[in-house]
Amino acid sequence: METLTIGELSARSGVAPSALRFYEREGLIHASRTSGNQRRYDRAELRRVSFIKIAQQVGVSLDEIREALDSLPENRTPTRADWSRLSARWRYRLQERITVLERLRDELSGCIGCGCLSLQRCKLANPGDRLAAGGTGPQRILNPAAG
Amino acid sequence: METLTIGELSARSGVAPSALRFYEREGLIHASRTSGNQRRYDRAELRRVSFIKIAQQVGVSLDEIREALDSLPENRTPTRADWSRLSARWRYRLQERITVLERLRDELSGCIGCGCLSLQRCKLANPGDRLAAGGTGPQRILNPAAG
DNA sequence: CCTTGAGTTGAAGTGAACTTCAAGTTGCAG
DNA sequence: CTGCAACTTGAAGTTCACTTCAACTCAAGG
Repeated sequence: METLTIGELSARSGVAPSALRFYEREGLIHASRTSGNQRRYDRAELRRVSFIKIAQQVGVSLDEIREALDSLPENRTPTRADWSRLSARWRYRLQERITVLERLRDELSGCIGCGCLSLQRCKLANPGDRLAAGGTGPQRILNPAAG
Repeated sequence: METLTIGELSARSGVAPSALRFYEREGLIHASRTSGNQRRYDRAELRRVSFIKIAQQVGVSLDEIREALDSLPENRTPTRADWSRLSARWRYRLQERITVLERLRDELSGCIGCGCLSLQRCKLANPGDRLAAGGTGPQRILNPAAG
């Protein structure tokens, strides 16, 4: 049991076989073939699939995920250091996303809790109204850059 | 300027006019009409649109958002209390989502930082391996119920 | 009045992320 | 060696959340 069949990888990763084939077509994961043309996955592919699932949770597109995975070495199985490097980048994005949601939650307790929900007046529009320049919508909440 | 045109609502909410029409078709927002059949939005609709944007950030489908909005009174403009009640429910969902992402971030520092990334062994698979019963994938991370 | 930008419609198109289907092949347990 | 679950393929279908289009009407400033 050095390698996994598509069914096994599916069972262990929780990703449907059809999705795994799709990921392969899209260049996100790789498989070797048996003499009879069936896919066999190196155990290392499990990590790639895990990474894909995690990145999706953060709200990243498959295109971006592929880009990230492409930065892993092609000619050898990625090492701890490889994954570490990759995950550091994503930890940052994750934190960014968490910050947005926390801000959302806090405003939901305050601004929206008070009933205004416009998110433009109230606490959000601070005295100088600096955010108004940013244009439309609940800037500070939905756009991390407008902090 | 008691009411807003679709262009004005779009500018203030940051949602494209086509999206606003789409939301109306889907029953998420409402508009009255001028004698010439143009939409005019009550200012209160701005709150609905804000709510929609926020809920989408949390990863909620328009179907679910409609359900939530349907719980608002139909015959009168929602009060502070109405929005407060609604937002309390969503604050909870938001918190749930934040917790998932925080767990993800922490494991990304530990488990993935060490290079294993399988999320099944390592810290995640605790001694008793209680999670194994849950089946596939990084259960404790991706599924809030498996806490 | 006239122009022009903003608005109207239904239908069709888009892109992301898959799933389903049909028709056939492979791998392994008995 | 047989039977059957698991695998293969490309093409087409699905869902979500919109956007685009074409052909048209409306609203308001000069």
